[in-house]
Amino acid sequence: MAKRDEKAITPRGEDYSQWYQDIVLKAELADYSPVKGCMVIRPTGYALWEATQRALDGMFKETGHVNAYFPLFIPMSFLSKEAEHVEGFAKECAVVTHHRLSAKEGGGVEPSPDSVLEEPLIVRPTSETIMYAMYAKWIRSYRDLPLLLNQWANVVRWEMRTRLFLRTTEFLWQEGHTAHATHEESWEEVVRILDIYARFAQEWMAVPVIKGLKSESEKFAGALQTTCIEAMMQDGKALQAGTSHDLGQNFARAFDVKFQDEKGEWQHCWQTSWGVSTRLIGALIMAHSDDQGLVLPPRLASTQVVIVPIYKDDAGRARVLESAGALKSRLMEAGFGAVLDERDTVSPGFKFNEWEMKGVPVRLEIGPRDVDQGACVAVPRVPTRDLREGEKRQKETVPLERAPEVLRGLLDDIQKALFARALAFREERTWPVDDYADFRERIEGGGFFLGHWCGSGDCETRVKDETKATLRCIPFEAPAEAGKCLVCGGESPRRVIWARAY
RNA sequence: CGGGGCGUAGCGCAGCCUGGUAGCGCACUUGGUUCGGGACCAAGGGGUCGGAGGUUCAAAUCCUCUCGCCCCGACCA
Repeated sequence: MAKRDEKAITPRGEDYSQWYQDIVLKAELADYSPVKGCMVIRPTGYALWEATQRALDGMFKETGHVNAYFPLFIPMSFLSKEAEHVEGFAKECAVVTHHRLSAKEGGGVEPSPDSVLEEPLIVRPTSETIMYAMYAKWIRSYRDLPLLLNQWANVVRWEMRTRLFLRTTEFLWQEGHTAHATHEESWEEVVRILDIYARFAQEWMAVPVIKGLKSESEKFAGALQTTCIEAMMQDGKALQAGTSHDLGQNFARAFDVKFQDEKGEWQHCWQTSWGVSTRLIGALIMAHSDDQGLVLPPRLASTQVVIVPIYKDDAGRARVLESAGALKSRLMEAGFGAVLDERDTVSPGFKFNEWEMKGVPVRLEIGPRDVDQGACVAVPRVPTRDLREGEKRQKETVPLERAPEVLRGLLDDIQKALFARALAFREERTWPVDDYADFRERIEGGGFFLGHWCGSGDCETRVKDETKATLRCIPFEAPAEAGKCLVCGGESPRRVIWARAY
């Protein structure tokens, strides 16, 4: 039987990058666009983002946040009001300098020379500046606090090298920006949001993450401190999946965001900002997918189950489709995202492979034999238990009337199995390391390395230069443990995570 | 911006070294047999060989220039 594609795809092999792109393109999640560095998100990919939005938005609202929207364009001068901020973003800003085109000699158009903007506008790389300019107007009293806003938007960062979903010139994200009366309160917010991100990653995406603090060199430009969640991809590299920043009073001072407290004294607000982006979709793909294609966690899959009818002739087709249609209705009424693949132009085998490639968590096969006994055959995209001897795929015959409850259980099992598998994968590739030479050798194979660190930027830089690994985070949940810095031998209070990253 | 690779049918590629007027697989169309893991047989349709210039009787093939894409690196809340 001829395979559709000769080229093998290997999640953990040398062609990991190619494998990843193959999945994105073949599962029709996204495509390259005419604009270099930007991607087109296709309906199947966008559905994942919508599911992400729904889930996160629910959690934000539960904790008192509301959505708003601020302009795409930011006056150039705004960016430079906070010194570290401008330094961090100046190198990757798209700048709008004209507001009109005019016909060019010899055809075509060009920016009209007489339409130069008085002040150039930058396309937002993030919205701290434009939002806080408004916060300064809106906040007057401690009674106006806390201000808890979130915005779903696109941002542009002119990165030198891009990769579908993981780092694109334009990307979609959510950015929350809050203002508080005290540092205690704002820090609580930072942690509250980081917890939401971790919960979403683990409970919805089934991607285990480590919560921690960024080092001085890795923190957000303009923040006091940056917290993050870090995940491990199937090539052993780390991916920062979300950040939550303690901005202190840095931006409040730069933008004059002040309030009068109960005693009538003017104080600068304590602020936070936090965000996750479409990069999460990349994380999802890289964490779970396999050589068969995309693997989606049931909680995020818009199509949770596909019904594939099997028949030999027109009479059989009518009979099977009747049962299959009733089954689909029953499942949809029970709240599942169900699709019935009625196509008569491709074989069942073709459908099996195609839906597996698209990552649909469960397939239900229904053929004449099943109709006779009022049943169907359930096949999960990934096994939820160890396969028996000689068993290629986990299959289970299910009476039609029990299909919803069996499906419910199967989807739950898949969700759990994916998380367990990803967690085991990470734990198998996480090691304590105390010898720098040993570390330099083993980092080549990927993985997380727990090493002591004295806290100096010099040691951090040296590791980066010599191993291409970076300090991913100082984990919150790591036990205090005195030791010697991996690099310089200086005093260290706890182990931190070193890894190569995306 | 450096290093490497690639532009030939909708997709994936061969042909180039050694010039002779374009081919394979998939997809597509038609007919038939199939259909519980990517079906088979037969007959078809489809190409400015990325672009420009040069060499030559003759260029996908050789030379020069150019445009674009991908990978690695530099860069990256």
